[in-house]
Amino acid sequence: MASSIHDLARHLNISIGTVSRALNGRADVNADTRQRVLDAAKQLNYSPNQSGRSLRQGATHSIAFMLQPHPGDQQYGEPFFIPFLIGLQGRLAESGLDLTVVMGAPGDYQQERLRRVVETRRADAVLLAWTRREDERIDYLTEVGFPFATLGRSRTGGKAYPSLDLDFEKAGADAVDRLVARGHRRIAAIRPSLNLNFGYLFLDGYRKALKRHGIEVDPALIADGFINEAGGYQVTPRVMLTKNRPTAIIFNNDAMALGGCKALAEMGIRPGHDIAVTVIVDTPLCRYFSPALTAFRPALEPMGRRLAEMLLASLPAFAGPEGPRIIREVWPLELIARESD
Amino acid sequence: MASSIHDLARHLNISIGTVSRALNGRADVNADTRQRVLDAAKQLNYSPNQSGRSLRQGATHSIAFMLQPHPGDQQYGEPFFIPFLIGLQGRLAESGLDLTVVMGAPGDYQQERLRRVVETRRADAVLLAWTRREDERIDYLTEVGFPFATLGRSRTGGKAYPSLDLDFEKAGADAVDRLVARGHRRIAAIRPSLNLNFGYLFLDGYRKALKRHGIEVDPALIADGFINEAGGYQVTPRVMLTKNRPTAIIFNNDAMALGGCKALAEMGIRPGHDIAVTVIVDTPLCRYFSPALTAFRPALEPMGRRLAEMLLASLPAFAGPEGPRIIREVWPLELIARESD
DNA sequence: TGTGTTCTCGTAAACGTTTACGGAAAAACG
DNA sequence: CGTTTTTCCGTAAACGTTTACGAGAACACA
Repeated sequence: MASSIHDLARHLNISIGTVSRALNGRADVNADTRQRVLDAAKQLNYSPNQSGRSLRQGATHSIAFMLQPHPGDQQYGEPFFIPFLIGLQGRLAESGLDLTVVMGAPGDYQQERLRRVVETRRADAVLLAWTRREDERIDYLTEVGFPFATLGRSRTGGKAYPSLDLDFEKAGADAVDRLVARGHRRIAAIRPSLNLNFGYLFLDGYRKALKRHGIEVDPALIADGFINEAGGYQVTPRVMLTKNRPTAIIFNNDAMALGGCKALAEMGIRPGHDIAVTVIVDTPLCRYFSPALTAFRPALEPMGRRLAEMLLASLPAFAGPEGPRIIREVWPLELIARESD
Repeated sequence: MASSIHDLARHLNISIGTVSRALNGRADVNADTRQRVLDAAKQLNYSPNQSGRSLRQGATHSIAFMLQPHPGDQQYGEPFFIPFLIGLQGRLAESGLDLTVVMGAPGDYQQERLRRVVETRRADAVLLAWTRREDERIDYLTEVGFPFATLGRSRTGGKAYPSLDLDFEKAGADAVDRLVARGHRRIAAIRPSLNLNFGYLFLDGYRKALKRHGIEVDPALIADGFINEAGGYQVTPRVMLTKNRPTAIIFNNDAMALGGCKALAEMGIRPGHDIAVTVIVDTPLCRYFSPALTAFRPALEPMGRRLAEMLLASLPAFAGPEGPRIIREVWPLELIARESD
């Protein structure tokens, strides 16, 4: 069934060494011989056994993507990641790499899973999704010298590693700018309570923009909540019950925004009429919600492609002739104006 | 860094054979020796090299999940699959298996991808998502004798294979029953045009239920469209412009329903008031749409777990002592009544 | 004591590759 | 024609496991 390099060698009456060299495009093999090997390979339907290659080369030809579902996410489904995965897997496949997805149980920090992946050498590199401000996974990986890249930046790690992030700071500032231009002065900000780094970036942008407009930052208008619908539902009333009600809310997460809107509806407050609502990361949910939520949209599929590319560029085995490079990029979010502000 | 079985052997002054047997729990090793090996393994932080095991055993310890993004799906994101993946990966991990996801480019039938996975022996088995009525992937896999299981049934394949499907037929019938009970007689059905099997099952249920109620099946009320929002948008007017307008539409897909509702809105027809709308597979989008769409909900995460389990049960290496079994299951969809009907 | 059985372990081959090394043949050069 | 270089290929080791086989030691039994 599966023909090996030995079958080819026997069939052509040459040695397996020559077959291997021919297949791998090495210089020291006669052009004619190479062609015969290639033909035979096609004819016998040969394709190399991955385990054999991996063992010999000490490389698994696969990349592990550590996806961390947020708690309570079963029903919600992280619409973020499928387009991202499409880009990621597509680019990796072009370089002959598999994509292994590893999902921690919702809630745990997947440090244990990560160790297992690294120690059993199940992947040549890992990709971390949504870094935290201080991220022990990054510490661990740099410590053991395992190659990785991250979706999102982090304060952790003296050593450089490739990372692709969204410009949450600018999005936060843009959101404020837009609301101020529309006459708002009391603007609330709601973000996830886990120490996800993008929450901090968002808040930085929010604060800076307010100051730039000469508006004092009111701590009562800033709230953290669980990063899901229940979190938004729970925390939104807190900012609404301050003595000076905000006239606008910026949510740092779509699920929280949906929960927040539910809370607003129960208070008889209508987004788009009585209050302006802006969401920092757009998902299809924002578009179909009523009123449709104004949101900042990432280019998910290209991001997946690009992060794969950046990771590859950092690996000696895949880097170009100039050698491995550490690339870090921050991508813009595009404002999609809809009805909620 | 990575300690091998040789390191353990040298450290304990025994042979690698004994170490391996001790680690793998074989009977022919002294209890005391085994304990010493286990201790040393922990102390030296040993974990077996996967490539080595794979090569020797002819098994990769990983399962490939073939996910087929529908065309035009970049923005939409298949919210279906993340919870499903959580269940799937969770169960596989419990048996020490990796999950490799392979996504074809949207639109292609991924036959080529599948061949590659099989021929390079990159996985011990594959999981097919959303079978078609006649599915060449199933033909291929049975022909080459490669283990697999499917999400969804198919007419293809004399040989048995594990499959987990949703009861689209019953859901279609239930949807009709409910609408008839509410006074509807002219009920349209809109389903995807690809020969996805669930589209046929749905239509079977729809037809049978209509007949049971003594309602003639009107072909003008049945339409196929592209399985995305644009498809629903495009095809919905077709059923609405028949001389006897339907008073209800059942959509076989959430994205098509959303596109359909857009078309309805442009015609001034309001779901929940002027027309009843039911969706067969619920996603978060249905819940947040306005009006919230009545839909039939699957138990995604348990489905993922269960399908993993069924696949494992069919593999000799993982089946219980009674030997491998082929399990086929059809799971119910739960009606979530909302505002649109 | 002799024979057979059971326990325990070491030896070595095998899985399918890649690659360092060396050597024979061919080509180039004087 | 002799010497050097180049071209091409075979040999064999190595990657880290698992496992069939056999052998020595301990034990049981008559």
